Amino acid sequence: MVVPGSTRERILDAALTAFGLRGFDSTSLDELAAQVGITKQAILYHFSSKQELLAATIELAVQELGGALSEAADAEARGFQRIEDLVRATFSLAARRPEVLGLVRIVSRQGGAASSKLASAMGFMLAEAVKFVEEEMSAGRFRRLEPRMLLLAVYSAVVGVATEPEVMRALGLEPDLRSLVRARRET
Amino acid sequence: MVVPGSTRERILDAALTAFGLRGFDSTSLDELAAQVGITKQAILYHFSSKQELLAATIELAVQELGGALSEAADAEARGFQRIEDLVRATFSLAARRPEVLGLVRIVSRQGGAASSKLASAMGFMLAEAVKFVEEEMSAGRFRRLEPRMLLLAVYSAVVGVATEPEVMRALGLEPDLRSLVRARRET
DNA sequence: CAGAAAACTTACCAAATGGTAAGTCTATGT
DNA sequence: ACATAGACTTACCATTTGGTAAGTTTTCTG
Repeated sequence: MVVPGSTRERILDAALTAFGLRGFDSTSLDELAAQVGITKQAILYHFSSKQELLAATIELAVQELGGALSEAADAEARGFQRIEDLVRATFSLAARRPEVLGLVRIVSRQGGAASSKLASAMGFMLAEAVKFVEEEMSAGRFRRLEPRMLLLAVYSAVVGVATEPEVMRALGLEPDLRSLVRARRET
Repeated sequence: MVVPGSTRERILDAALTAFGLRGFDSTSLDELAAQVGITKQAILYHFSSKQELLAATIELAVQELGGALSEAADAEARGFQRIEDLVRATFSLAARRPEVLGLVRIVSRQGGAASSKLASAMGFMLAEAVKFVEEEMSAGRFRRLEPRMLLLAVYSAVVGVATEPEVMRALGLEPDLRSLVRARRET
């Protein structure tokens, strides 16, 4: 995929992919720079440190995730259909850009300042989702479970499916878009 | 937790924890050595390279995982109860030693030689699980789904719940043993 | 007890990494 | 035409990293 945009955008894009798929510590600035076709110092010109690059990358990922979800959320669908839409949107994003969810996972494990930033950024989304699931449960449309635990399980399953191609291969599955869509159907 | 055993065992134990919770690249040999109370070169005396230490650590993790699962597997329980037992065993391990499943995840993402070793080590377990789930489906005890996809989702959910305390905290949950057990019940 | 092997430690080292300083090139506004 | 600022690059640098070489202490064994 050729990314024409500005240098800053290309750096962010490469960083999102690398951080999301390979990890933060495992990605060096030199490596990243070579991928974009510039020098490491050019990166440090746009972002004063690696940590700040991570912060900006997180912001981008949150934007993309939020965008993908809100697109599906503001439909006037109700009840089960709406959850279906949300799950579909998540899987779609996971299939097209697994690095976005991968970054979320990596950062959430890393802890620290970056993590809390992401946590607060996703906070309202999560809170809304929890509220929604609770409503659906009181309405009797779902079994009565601990809603947050349910969400956590769903989140883990989606992110896991999206970010573990090796495991899929070990299971004898091809980690392509079609099987992901099929998996979504079966959820 | 004080680990008296031999130096080699203490190194392996510390490596399993560090690799599983913080990642392979993010853990330096010096750091590891300081934790054990020896020098980095003592580690390199027992394990000729960091990669080999990882390999040995993986072996240990596979042993622990296999042990925990086979304990629950050779019960004469049938059908749903047996799956229940397996899931319970996995969650129990996840609660007591999250680093074991964390290592599995980390390695499976890392790919390469270490990954394929783990994959083949877990291969028979996975194959058996797939076969079992298929049987249960033909017997009509489960809904008819793609069995491997179901397994992947379950695996992801379990590993995810086990290895993402930050996310749990973001959801306002305490990542302790009790809530994990509760989560298991609700699955 | 001698001595050899095992289990380390102290000294290094080359490469990689994040980051700084200073220079170059190019566009742009005056 | 020219200074100024933006967008870089070339040169360095200190620290960290995995790893080697050579010594030192401990433990086992004949």
